[in-house]
Amino acid sequence: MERPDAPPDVVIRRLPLYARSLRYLLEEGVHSVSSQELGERINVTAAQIRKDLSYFGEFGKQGIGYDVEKLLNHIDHILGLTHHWPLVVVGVGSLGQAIARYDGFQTQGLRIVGLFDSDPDKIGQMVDDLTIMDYSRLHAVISEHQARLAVIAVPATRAQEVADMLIEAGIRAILNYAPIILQTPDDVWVRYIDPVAVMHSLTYYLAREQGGAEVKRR
Amino acid sequence: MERPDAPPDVVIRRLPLYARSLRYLLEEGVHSVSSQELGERINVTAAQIRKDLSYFGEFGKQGIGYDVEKLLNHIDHILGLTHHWPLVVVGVGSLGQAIARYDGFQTQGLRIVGLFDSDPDKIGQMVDDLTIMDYSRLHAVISEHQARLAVIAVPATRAQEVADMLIEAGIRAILNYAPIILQTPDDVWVRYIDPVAVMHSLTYYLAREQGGAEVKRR
DNA sequence: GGGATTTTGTGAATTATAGCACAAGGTTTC
DNA sequence: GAAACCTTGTGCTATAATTCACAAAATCCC
Ligand SMILES: NC(=O)c1ccc[n+]([C@@H]2O[C@H](COP(=O)([O-])OP(=O)(O)OC[C@H]3O[C@@H](n4cnc5c(N)ncnc54)[C@H](O)[C@@H]3O)[C@@H](O)[C@H]2O)c1
Ligand SMILES: NC(=O)c1ccc[n+]([C@@H]2O[C@H](COP(=O)([O-])OP(=O)(O)OC[C@H]3O[C@@H](n4cnc5c(N)ncnc54)[C@H](O)[C@@H]3O)[C@@H](O)[C@H]2O)c1
Repeated sequence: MERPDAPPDVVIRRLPLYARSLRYLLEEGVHSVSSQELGERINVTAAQIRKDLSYFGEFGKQGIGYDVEKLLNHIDHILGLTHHWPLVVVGVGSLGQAIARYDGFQTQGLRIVGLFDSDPDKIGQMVDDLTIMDYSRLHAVISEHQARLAVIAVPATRAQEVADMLIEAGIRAILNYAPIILQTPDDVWVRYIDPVAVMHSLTYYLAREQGGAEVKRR
Repeated sequence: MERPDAPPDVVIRRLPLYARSLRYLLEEGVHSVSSQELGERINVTAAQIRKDLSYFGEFGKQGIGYDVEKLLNHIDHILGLTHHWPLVVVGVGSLGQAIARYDGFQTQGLRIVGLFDSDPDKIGQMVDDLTIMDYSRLHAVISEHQARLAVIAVPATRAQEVADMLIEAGIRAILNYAPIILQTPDDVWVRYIDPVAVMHSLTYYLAREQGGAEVKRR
């Protein structure tokens, strides 16, 4: 009775997009937006936005739309972005470095509290203001900062063992860049970023487009 | 009548995962695999794998399963991975460099034929064996190599104009790392990689897990 | 103040996706 | 060679996600 229906994961994955678009609108000095207008910016139907938001409450005004700042605050609350989330990055190769230097994390409610690598030559090096550390410090750093988020950016062959260690150390959600599916306990969340797989899904359509009439869907 | 049902995009997006898993199996020297076994490796149900493949033909043997190499070849054909696809990368900052250096593209049917940046200091620099080029060469390079794939790794504020230029130059599919939704013609495919949005969907669940019993879905 | 206009929130309808379950066909065992 | 076993491909069913469409506010305009 208390929670009639947990919002589906598809909805949760769209909320950050709404939030980001609202942030841009706020920067542009826009104070009010309709589901229609918001939808056009991010290629989502107005009905979908309204339905999604309705899982969490009523944030709009009929005839008017949504107050940009208020709606953004609501979504940030829903997503838990009222404070910064500590996270660790394992694997500081070229991708790990790009992630470490990326200010998009720091400015959006995420704070990297540890960089880890297994290469003795890398340990002790700095990336911006962070020192690359040895595994021996993993447990301590995660405990100290109460980190529950991690990014894996090691070679695919090492990703599973790294995941096991992270989970052992208290990590509960992982963003995995290594091109391999991780086996994890049910109470650990894993998401994947896999540009090659994305590219391969695109080559499918390009290969088919050569001559005929094509219809695009999503 | 000719094409009874175009395979849905969800299916197309799973095929590269099947292909990759089959590649790993091949490396491990495994010759035959059932939908059950394959599914366990990549957390997909056996029925789903069989259903997905059935859009394209019958590749298995009852009682046995699938010949790993044969199925891989079939999927590679379906995805158009029988030859290398030329692609250009625009924006060679820390992320663009990680992409340029990443051998995962080169070894998986993709070939970077051009790196472009607007920063005069960067133009002329080399990343591995590729030279960072000026926009003036964009059209020529895309035409010369018949590239139809592009990666955008410029700041969000520049991404739309870059996309417009790429499309103008003949690009038909874009992988966009910039955190902004692109407006493009209907015959251009766009996919997004957005680690911050992914992280924010994870903080949602972490924020909720604090004390209560939680149920995980997907 | 009232009629025209806008836009929300949401049940109901529709469409899309996933899973079940089983006949058919193949292998293994003895 | 026949019984036991395994696994595919798929029609059907079940579940999930999206879209429709409209009553209910809220505003605007004269
Ligand atoms: N570079 C990209 O654009 C890109 C894109 C998508 C995915 N990926 C994937 O991300 C991962 C990293 O890619 P990269 O290009 O940075 O590779 P890289 O080789 O440059 O870096 C890998 C790093 O991981 C470290 N490492 C290896 N084993 C480790 C272990 N057990 N524990 C901790 N650190 C370990 C290495 O010392 C190295 O610093 C790979 O799995 C790759 O497939 C890379
Ligand atoms: N670094 C990451 O891990 C990461 C992850 C996800 C997304 N992103 C996004 O990817 C993009 C690039 O990130 P980054 O960290 O490499 O940033 P960066 O600032 O290091 O690099 C951006 C590069 O784009 C170039 N550039 C700017 N305007 C351009 C234009 N009009 N045409 C061509 N080149 C142009 C700049 O000269 C620079 O070299 C950003 O949108 C960022 O939000 C980065």
